[in-house]
Amino acid sequence: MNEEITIGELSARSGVAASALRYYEERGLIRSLRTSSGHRRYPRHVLRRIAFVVFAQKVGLTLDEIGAELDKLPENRAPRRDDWAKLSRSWRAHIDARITELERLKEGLTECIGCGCLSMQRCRLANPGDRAARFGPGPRLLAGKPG
Amino acid sequence: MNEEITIGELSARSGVAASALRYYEERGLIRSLRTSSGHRRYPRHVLRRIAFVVFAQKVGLTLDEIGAELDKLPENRAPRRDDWAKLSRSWRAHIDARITELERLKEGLTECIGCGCLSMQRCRLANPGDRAARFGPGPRLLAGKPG
DNA sequence: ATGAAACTTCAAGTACGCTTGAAGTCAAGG
DNA sequence: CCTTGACTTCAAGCGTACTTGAAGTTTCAT
Repeated sequence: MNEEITIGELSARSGVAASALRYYEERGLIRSLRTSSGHRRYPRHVLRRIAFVVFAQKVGLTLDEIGAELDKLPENRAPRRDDWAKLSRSWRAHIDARITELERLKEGLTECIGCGCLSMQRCRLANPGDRAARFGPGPRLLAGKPG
Repeated sequence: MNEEITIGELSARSGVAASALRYYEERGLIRSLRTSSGHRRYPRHVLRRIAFVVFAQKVGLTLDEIGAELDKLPENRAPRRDDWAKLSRSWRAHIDARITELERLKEGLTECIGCGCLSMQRCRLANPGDRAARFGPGPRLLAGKPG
């Protein structure tokens, strides 16, 4: 059994396209060893790292945010279960915040439709926090951001 | 009191940039009348339409989806409260679905961290639905999509 | 030894939801 | 009348998260 796997194998096992894996590496989310000829070789434990990335994306984190989280893992040794557990706690807060926001939207939706106030400014729901108002260009957040 | 307002005024009242309003018009989400010289004039009730767009975006709908919703409004008369109410019911389902998904993620997160199975394939949470797996290029959904 | 499959880098393309800038027109106050 | 600000169109740019393609190299099975 090989200790290290190729990018093709990693892609197959993770379900993440090889091009995406290269992109993650470029972004600093994962690292690879290289053979003498320049081909990437991955230690198996990067699978967990990738799993983390995939999960965290579903939760709504950007790759930058995910990178910041991953940077909290210990550098000098393989991350253990409790290392991952520590990371995961922060997304729970993220998930909870997002759920709360959605519930607020839902509730307010009912309220506003009920009172007929579905108009800007007047309605306390149209703006508060204004999470979708980002800085500069680019697509607005689909999911909103935690404060 | 003017019955119709300029794009600048609409922008100020809605909090949405004029460039975005033009973009919405280009995308067919709103319409404008024109003065003889070509300047846009908006009937006041477009404010509601814009409010709807802003809300729906926060909920996680794309502009295309929002457009599809808006197309359900009656063409020949000004939309009434119950028209809006009808539309809003569909997002409630959307919101609920999204909340459910987040809760599933949260629950599974705990579970997976607990059992140490945070790895692809093995874990029933890594893939199910695979909502983030879109077709073709472009950014993946931050929020996931309803079925 | 050879041909296919897998790998490499680098540049450019893609979808979304806009913004920004150029170049020009229109409206309103002094 | 003239300037200032608001408006017009059109093209290009931006940030995110990648994919695709070109052009070349390496690995591997036959």
